[in-house]
Formats: sequence, C-alpha cells, structure tokens
Amino acid sequence: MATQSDIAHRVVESILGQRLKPGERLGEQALADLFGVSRTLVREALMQLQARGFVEVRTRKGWYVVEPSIAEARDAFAARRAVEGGMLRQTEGRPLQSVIRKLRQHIKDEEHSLDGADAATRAFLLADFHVCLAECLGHRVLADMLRDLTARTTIVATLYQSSHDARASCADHARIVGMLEAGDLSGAERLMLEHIGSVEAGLGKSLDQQPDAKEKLRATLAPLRRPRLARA
Amino acid sequence: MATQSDIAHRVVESILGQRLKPGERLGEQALADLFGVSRTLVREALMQLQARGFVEVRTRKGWYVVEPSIAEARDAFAARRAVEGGMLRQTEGRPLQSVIRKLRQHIKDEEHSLDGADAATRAFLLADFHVCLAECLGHRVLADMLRDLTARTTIVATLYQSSHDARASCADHARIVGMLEAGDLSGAERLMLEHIGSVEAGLGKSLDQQPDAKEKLRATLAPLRRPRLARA
DNA sequence: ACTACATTACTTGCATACAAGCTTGTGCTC
DNA sequence: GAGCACAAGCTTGTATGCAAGTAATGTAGT
Repeated sequence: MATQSDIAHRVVESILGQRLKPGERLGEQALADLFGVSRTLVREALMQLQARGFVEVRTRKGWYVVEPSIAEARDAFAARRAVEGGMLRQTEGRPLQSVIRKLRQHIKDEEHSLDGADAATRAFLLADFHVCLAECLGHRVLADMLRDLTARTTIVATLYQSSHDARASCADHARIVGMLEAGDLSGAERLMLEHIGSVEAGLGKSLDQQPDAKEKLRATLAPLRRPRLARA
Repeated sequence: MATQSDIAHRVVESILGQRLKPGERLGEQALADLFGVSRTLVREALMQLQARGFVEVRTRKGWYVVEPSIAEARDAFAARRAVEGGMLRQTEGRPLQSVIRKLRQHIKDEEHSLDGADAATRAFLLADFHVCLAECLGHRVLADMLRDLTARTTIVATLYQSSHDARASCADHARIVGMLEAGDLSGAERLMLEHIGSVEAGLGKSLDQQPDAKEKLRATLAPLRRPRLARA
C-alpha cells in the first residue's frame, strides 16, 4: 500500500505542517495501522528520518519528533547562514536568467499563500524558497541539505513560537531575487544573511527565556497528549 | 552482539578505508552473518546509510556502495566549497586560540600518518581535519554534514583514482591553520577554497575522461568481484 | 488517606518465516 | 552448434511472532 518513502514523506510533511509537534510521540503500531502496513516498514522509515535528524528514538519508549534545544536551534541557524551565504558567494559568472524567472514564480506562489493558504502551507513555501534557490543554482547536494536544515529551523519556529511574519519573509525573498537580478551577488548574500538573522531574531524572546521552564511545561503536558497522527 | 550503529559505523569505515569500493555490492545475509545478527538490523543500518548518501538500494537486486557520477562528484566538491567557505566567513571575532591548538595537534597526527599509516588512515585523517575544524568552531550540524560530505569526496577520490598527494593536503591544512593563527580569516577562506579546488583538480584527468567507458568497465568487472567485507 | 509493591497491559527490539523477483544454469528445439 | 524456454537457487521485501522492558493500575498495608 504505502512504501517507506511515502511514510517518511508524510511524517515530514506533518512535522512541517505542524500537525506533528516537537516532542510528540510516534507509535510504531499506530503509524503501521494508519498506513496499512506492518511495523517493519514504519521502523525503516523512522530510521531514515532519524538519520536525517527529524525524529529520535528513546529505547523501549518510542519515537519522538526532535525537540531542539536552544543551543541546537542557534546551531541550525548558524549552519544555514554558512551554507546559504557560502552558496551565494560561490555563484560567480553564472547565468542567472532562468534562476530568477523560477524564483519570481516561487515568490508569486508565496504571495498567493499569504492570503489563501493555511499556516502550514505558508511555512512550507517559505522554507522551500531556499531549497529552490539551491536547486536552481545547480546544487543538488546543498538542496538536499537545505531541505533538512530549513525543516529543522521550521521545527524550531513551531517549538519556540516564532513571532516572525510570513509577509516579512516573503518580502525578504523578493528583495534577494531583486539583488540577483541586479547582478549584485554580494548584496544578495548580505540580504540573505540578514533574512536568516531576522527569522532567528523572531524567536529571540523565547530563545532568551530560560529553557528549563518550557522543558518542564512540555514534560508535564506530554502524557496528556495522545499521538494524534495525520489523517489518512 | 552488534547494534545498528556499530554496523553502520563499520560499513562507513570500510568505505572510507577503501576496503569497500564504490559500486560494490553489500549482501544483507552476508553482513548479518558477519556481525552475528539478523538481516533486520542490517537493513535498518543500511537504511540510515542510504539516507546519508553512502549506499543505495536497487530493488530486488541488492545494496551497493554509491558510485557518484562525474556531475555528482563535481556537485559534492562545490557543496564543500560553499559550506566550508561560508563557515569560515561566518567566523568573526571568535576566540580561536583553543581551536588552533586542537587543529595543530590534528595536523601533527596527519603528519605522523604520512610515513607510518596506511592509505586508509591517511584518507580518514585528511577528511577528518575538515570535520574537526567545524566542531572546533562550535558547528555541530555543519560537522555532521561535513562528515558525510568529505566521505563522499573520499569515495569520489577512490572511484576516479585521485592523483592528489596526501602530503600536499597536509601542507595545505597547516597553511590554513597558520592563517587562522594570524587572524586572517579571509585568507584562511581563500586557502581553503584553493585546497578543496586542488583536491578536486587531482581528479581532473579522470573527471575529464568520458564517463561511460569507466562505467562499462566497472560493469564488466563487477561480477568477478565477490563482496569481500571487512573482517570481523 | 497515603505510600509501597505487585501485577497487568502495552511498546519497542530483534529474529524468523514466508512471498516475490532476479539470476543463472540446464536442457530442449531448430 | 546456437538460441530460447524453463526451472532451481539465491536475494530482497514484508509480515508476524516472541522476548524484554516500561508505564500504569490496582491492592494491601500502615
């Protein structure tokens, strides 16, 4: 019925769509029933997601959506700055015409989602812009990396309740593409770093809070929450 | 007896140590017998390695060590340039004292391996320098990424028979650390990019060859080679 | 009424069993 | 002798079964 890749995809989708929240438990049997397969396939899918940093297993207790600490959150943003900044810096003398066309289309989609779509779709599109940029520049490996990295920062945003506005991010994206169109690569790089920084800063208030309070609150709340999974 | 992580580690080690060559087949039962576990654990380990880009599965045919194409090889090096360049550029006003101390020690180990150790250990240490640099700079995520990325370029080197000298790489590393010690970060970045470029250039002769010839040669040779795995 | 303990139910960890498909070797036919 | 069809063996794909450990519940004792 469903292959491991399907399962993995769906879980990631649900995480990005905030239907699965950080720290939430994933029962093997529950997922297996949901997808109409045996636990074997579920386990294999979860193993892959573990390797990609989406879930973690606590022995004999279950699988849980990762719950990045403040330090890990910062580290993820720092990694994105390094990767995306470095990527733009390595883009020299490349024809950017078709790249810009695709990105403009992507931004149109983002703008469209600002009014119509739900928060999950918005979050996905905003993260996908960065993946799309890498792909357009011909960086397959970096695109894969950014898929996981942006997912991680999205998880962080849901965990620490980002106050950052989707509209602002979309505008940032447009400005970055504008710089690319003007041929100002270092300007694009600067804007990109500022953009990532401002997204991270949107979490600042929560990130500066003491972490343990939130941790404990989560822990106390955890047993009450049943693993309500994405509907089939 | 052996956990999945052990199995995954050992397979990666063997790949990096060139005891497992690109394109080589990994039988599930063979690995299971070797480690004294069932195929289940082997499969789970291989799934994780697949997610990390070390092996790939051809349905109903088996698991194979990845065999990057020329384009993928280039992409991997480009990714490393972006990541490592970006990482150094993001390193500003950070105290580098302890970083330099650790890296100097690492280079000592590298130099030591130039005479004594085998090619596998040399290759591992040379790649590990870059991972170590990321770790020393506090970039956990980037360190994990570079572990896989440098592994991939190492695979490429064994596949396309790099002519690059270990001694030259080691000297490059020393020069990079020297720049860091002098506080010249952009100089370090420049040297790093040159270093990665020269490693890639060491593959140039093979990379410029037509790819299909090597592919076909491999294919014709493949059935003769038995999957001689790392000894227990 | 509250605590300590035993028991029960449930979950993961791992192995085994079975089904499906590819590869190869053999024999038959032309 | 060459080519093709078929069958046997081996390999992966998936499910199921059992062991082991954890959490929760109920019970007895203070």
